[in-house]
Amino acid sequence: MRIGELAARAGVSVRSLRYYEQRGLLTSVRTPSGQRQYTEHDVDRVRFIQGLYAADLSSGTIAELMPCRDAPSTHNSDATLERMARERARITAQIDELLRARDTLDTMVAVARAHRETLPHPAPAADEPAAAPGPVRGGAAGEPVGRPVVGAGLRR
Amino acid sequence: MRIGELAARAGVSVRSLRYYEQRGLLTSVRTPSGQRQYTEHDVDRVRFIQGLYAADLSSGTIAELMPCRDAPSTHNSDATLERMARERARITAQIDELLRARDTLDTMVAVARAHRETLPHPAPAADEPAAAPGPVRGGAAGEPVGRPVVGAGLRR
DNA sequence: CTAAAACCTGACACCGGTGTCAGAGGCAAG
DNA sequence: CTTGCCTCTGACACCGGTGTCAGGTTTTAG
Repeated sequence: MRIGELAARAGVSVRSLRYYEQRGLLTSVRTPSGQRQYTEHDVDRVRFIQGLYAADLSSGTIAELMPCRDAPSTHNSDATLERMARERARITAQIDELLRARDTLDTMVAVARAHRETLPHPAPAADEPAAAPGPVRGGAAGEPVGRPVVGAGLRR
Repeated sequence: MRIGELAARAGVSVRSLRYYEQRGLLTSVRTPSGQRQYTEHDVDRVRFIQGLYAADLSSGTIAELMPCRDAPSTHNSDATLERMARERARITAQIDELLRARDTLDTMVAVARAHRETLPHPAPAADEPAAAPGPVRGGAAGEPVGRPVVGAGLRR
């Protein structure tokens, strides 16, 4: 398939695919006229790349890890294993930070809600039908925030 | 205290503090000569800001949330509450992506380890004293990766 | 008083992944 | 052949938080 189709299949932009190739994350066979030709296999590969990008791995790091994915038997140097371990630690630390930030937000929401109950009519906000002031209701948008206040921890 | 001390106390650079002020996240009282003057309170405030930065909230979003932290009783508009809910959802989604990426890394590590056992001497790597090939050894760096293979889930 | 250290403002650079534009060439359908 | 879409390369812009430098003022220690 050509680059446009791969982009659509993998859910990325054409620009990104060319960039991945330039960075050595992705290779392509060229037709005589110079157009890139991809296989089904490359769809998975691009998704794999995206998954690591989502975890903030740099293109360089991903490039180092790719051969280990493609041919585990020939590429698993100590350096690469150690890089994986380091990235893993970084990811875990980041998860912790995200959990803390989420708890912070939850606390702020809970406080704001409490104030709404205390002062029922500071700004009625012509928006939703005012959500029964009695029992605390679910979130206004997205996940049900509930009333986690502080100990939300590893929930979900 | 002056800006240098605040920076040291909060663990950020002086440059960042000036930037926060420029973005409206932080205010300062100025001495007659123009030097910024901070209070103990500001240490917590900067740490709060850092916590949200760590979760990839933009300075604009943080700026919108700050008054809600400082004076919950007067600032808790529907728009702000909704923004909090949206950020919360984003954070949760990001946590999921990190967890997936971490599992991916774990799987790769496990596969690489398996290959090491299968082929004990493919490339002795003149690096470390070859780490007893028998029982699987702990991680070379960082968290003990163990052998999670696939179902690592919410372990931490 | 003097010298060092800290502070001030303003400006420019960087990073990395992506968007976007320009100009040229390829390819399939009418 | 022509038309329209896709692709090619190369280049520049952007974003946001931070580093860093320059040139000048303030504070503090000796």
